[in-house]
Amino acid sequence: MRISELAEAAGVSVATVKYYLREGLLPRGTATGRNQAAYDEAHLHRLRLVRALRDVAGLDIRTIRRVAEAIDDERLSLHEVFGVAQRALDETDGQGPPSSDVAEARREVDAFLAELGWRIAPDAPARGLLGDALAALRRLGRDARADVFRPYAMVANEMASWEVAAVSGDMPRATAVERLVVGTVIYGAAFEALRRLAHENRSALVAPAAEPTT
Amino acid sequence: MRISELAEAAGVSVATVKYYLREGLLPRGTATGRNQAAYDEAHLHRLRLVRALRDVAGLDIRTIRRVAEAIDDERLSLHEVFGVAQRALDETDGQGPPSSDVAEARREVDAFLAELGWRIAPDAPARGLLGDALAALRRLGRDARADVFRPYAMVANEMASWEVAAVSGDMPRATAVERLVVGTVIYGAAFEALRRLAHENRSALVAPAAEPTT
DNA sequence: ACGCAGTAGATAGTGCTACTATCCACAGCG
DNA sequence: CGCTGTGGATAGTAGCACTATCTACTGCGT
Repeated sequence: MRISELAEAAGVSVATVKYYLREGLLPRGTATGRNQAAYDEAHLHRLRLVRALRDVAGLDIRTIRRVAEAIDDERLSLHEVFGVAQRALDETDGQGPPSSDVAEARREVDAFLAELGWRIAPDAPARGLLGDALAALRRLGRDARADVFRPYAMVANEMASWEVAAVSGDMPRATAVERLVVGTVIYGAAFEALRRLAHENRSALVAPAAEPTT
Repeated sequence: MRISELAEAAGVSVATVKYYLREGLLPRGTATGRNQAAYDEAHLHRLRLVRALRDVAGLDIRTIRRVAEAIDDERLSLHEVFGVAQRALDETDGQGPPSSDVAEARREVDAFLAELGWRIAPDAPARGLLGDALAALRRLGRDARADVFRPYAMVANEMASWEVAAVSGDMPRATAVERLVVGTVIYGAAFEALRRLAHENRSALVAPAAEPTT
């Protein structure tokens, strides 16, 4: 198909498709002339993936490119793609050296994770994010320790087991890797929405009965 | 304290504090002269909240202002603050009319939520987000139905019950409301990090044993 | 055979966000 | 008395995700 058909099918403008081509989010089509190229179903699928990652999960273009590169890199195993994707998703833009309370919180988080017995790379960026969250709680006056996260960790571990189980089969690598990324990112966004809905639900249950319009 | 002390204590520049004052994220200090104002612990706390919401949860300034206004509005009950916060968090920037597959997905999500028996406002923006996620899954070639979210909904409901229970006590409104917001937003970010860490852990468990460095 | 919509590729411009810098008149303080 | 700091205002900046425009060309319908 031509570029305009590709754009139309994915619901974006031709200019946007060109932009994605420039930025390496989308591989170029096979040239059929000096100014003509053909795109196929794989391009359409990739384009839809890019839009889902942008619109549903809110990822930025640089992150999407890194994730796409990990998906395309045939040398990476499923587990390695996980690692790359995680590092891509967690923009590791820590500029200065962390202040002492953040450093302390991160240390406690590391100890907590070790106690859980989880197998996590020492440089996984999500460690830092969790430490930052703990430090933020303390700055806001809560005397939280790292194990306030324990129930959340149990739940997260269960959810992760579903998603890994849904993928670690005998399907071809490309399929498996894509399911993995989509599962992580799109289901993550879906869960965030469900969490808000559940909050509203539980909050309604304990709220005093709505006042009869005075 | 003076503005420079306030800025120092929160780890931001004086210019940034002025910016937040302009934007209404931070109430002005009490004037002690034509060009002098005093800030207190409440200002420092609010400033830390703003930074936590920005740095840890990644909220934008407009959202933070809306959340802060809901916190400060004494007329709002706990449950109402939840509603306001939720609507503030989910930037409802849907421009055009949704395409037919999105509309269909949203309808199915509504039916699913009704089946769960959750009490949720009909206009809760998170409904749309969940529908968008479902539509995205389908566009990517999965034949998902709304009840693929069921296990996630169960988990979300349990987590929400913890957070609501931690707040619906006899504490003063200001304290309760702030705990609520912080719980929703900061724990949400923490959970996201934990989910990634758990993914890495579960993925390591099924990965083929690491090759001995060749 | 002709002309025009469509195309590849490049470069420049736009709108938005979250600051950041500069300026002013003044004021506290050593 | 001067100099750093202040409140308040206005203007500028960097980064992002497009979007618009331009050039040179070309497939395709008539």
